[in-house]
Amino acid sequence: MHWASTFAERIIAERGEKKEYVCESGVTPSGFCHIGHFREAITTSLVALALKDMGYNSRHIHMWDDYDRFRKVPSNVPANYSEYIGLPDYKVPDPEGCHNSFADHFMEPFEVSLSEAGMKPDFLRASDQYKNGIYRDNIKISLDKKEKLIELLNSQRGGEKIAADWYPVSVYCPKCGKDMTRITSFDGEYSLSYSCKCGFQETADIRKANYIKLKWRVDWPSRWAQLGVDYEPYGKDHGTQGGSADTGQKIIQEIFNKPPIIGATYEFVSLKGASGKMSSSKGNVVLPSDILSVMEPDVLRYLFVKTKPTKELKIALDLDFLNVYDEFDRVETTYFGDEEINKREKYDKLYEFSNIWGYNTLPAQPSFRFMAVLVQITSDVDRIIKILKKEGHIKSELSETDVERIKTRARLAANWVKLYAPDMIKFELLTEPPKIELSMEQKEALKVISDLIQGEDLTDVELHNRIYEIATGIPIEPKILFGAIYQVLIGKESGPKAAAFINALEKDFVVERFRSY
RNA sequence: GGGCUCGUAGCUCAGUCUGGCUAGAGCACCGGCCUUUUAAGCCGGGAGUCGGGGGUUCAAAUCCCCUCGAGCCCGCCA
Repeated sequence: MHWASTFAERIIAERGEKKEYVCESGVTPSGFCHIGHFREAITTSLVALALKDMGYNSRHIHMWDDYDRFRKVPSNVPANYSEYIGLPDYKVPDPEGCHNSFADHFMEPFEVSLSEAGMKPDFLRASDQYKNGIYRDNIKISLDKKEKLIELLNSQRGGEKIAADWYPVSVYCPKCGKDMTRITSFDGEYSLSYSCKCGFQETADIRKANYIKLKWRVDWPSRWAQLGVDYEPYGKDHGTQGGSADTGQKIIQEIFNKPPIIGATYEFVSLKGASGKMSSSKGNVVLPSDILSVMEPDVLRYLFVKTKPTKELKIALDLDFLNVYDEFDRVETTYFGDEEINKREKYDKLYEFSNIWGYNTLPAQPSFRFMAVLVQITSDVDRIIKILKKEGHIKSELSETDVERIKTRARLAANWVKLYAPDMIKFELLTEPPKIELSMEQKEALKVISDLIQGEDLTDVELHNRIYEIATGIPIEPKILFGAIYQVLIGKESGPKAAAFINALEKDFVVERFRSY
């Protein structure tokens, strides 16, 4: 059974039958939302999908923690932003001025990527929720049970204990907007007194003040309780024992009197070859949009669908990238093919959970590997399609979706070659014959090949075989002959599989080039 | 110090929850396919003490205990 379905079963079993199950993901938009945050969202989305797959209603909510305080200035932001420290993220201005706020600046591109990857969660903002007073009751409860909270949190804490004058809430000063406030007393009813560094002080009525926020450890379970969250995954930094997920589960039960949620720890995501945790300050963040610029969204989904959350996921952008694509195509073929039942069942959810286009027949599968060659020959999609047909990669009748996919892959392959392909597979067709000296045998062989291809159309295999025959006839070492072919075409000692490569090129161009020596 | 995850073929991993036929896949490798496939061929093949030890069981990669190794997390960074 697929891991997402296993979670779905557990949710139903432990939380009971419900009209609708709520699966939550959440991110603090205090910097770029990277591919690790993407895992948070897609892990949630897939479990919600698995619930639907089993015939239940589910909702994926994504919480933007834009009410968290602006804690430190990220490295890519002007240093004078230190003046905003203490404000909630949604009130900090966008350093580039293109969005309403600092938070929006990072939220918007992430939402776009989620959408491209087939996810449409309900996006909620913590700032809105607090402003609307959704957590007012929980604030009251938390203040009333302050001693119990301190006791509970202290029992989980190794080092320094929480002091008795601790409060489970912080106050964003209504005058300066920052949380540089110190709570001085709570009367046990509704009056909370505090003073701010800016000089402002008051006794606020917690039934009316909409600038009081629960502290993180309490905020999280409060939200679970309030929104009826059934499931939420979290990164392993939160999942550690005594961590916020752990104390959250205790708090929701002992303070808010609700059952624990189904939690799940997931491993980190990184680029193959990279090490360490991603962080914007280290400058090693990989954004979902980075991956989506070279990989189709269903293939990206496939990576997360097939990798259990507890497994570290290393995304390869080097040559292994091509293998992932091949693998995806195989899974797709198997899904639509008449393979033996067993194998199909195994692959079914893998593909179903990845496929966001709703394909119901096998779409065209232009090999990404070959596309990486073609896009270096031409940027003309029609010509690429012509070559793909001629080379037998795709059938002659194409649907609109087939053409769309080919266009997409061509665009992505071009990006991949430009951004990530190793030098070995990069080449450039030489517009003029390079000034090089070839041996008599090489010249002769090129001439014979040019005569051959001018005379008739050969398949890759035929041409390939003939090249070897020619080499034997001259005679010339195949290796030396291939060297000549690549040298005169792309100025390198090696290149794409010769026969398919030659067949993909304009015939006249090749003939003329081979004869110019 | 506390905790989590992982350790299965050369490499990347399935399989472990619900113990059961000769432990699988992809890649790599080797061999053959017309003396021949540089970055899309085809067919076949070898290969694993399932980290180690002990226990439970008719039966263990799978469950329990111990142990070794690797990686990672630990007061609002997924």
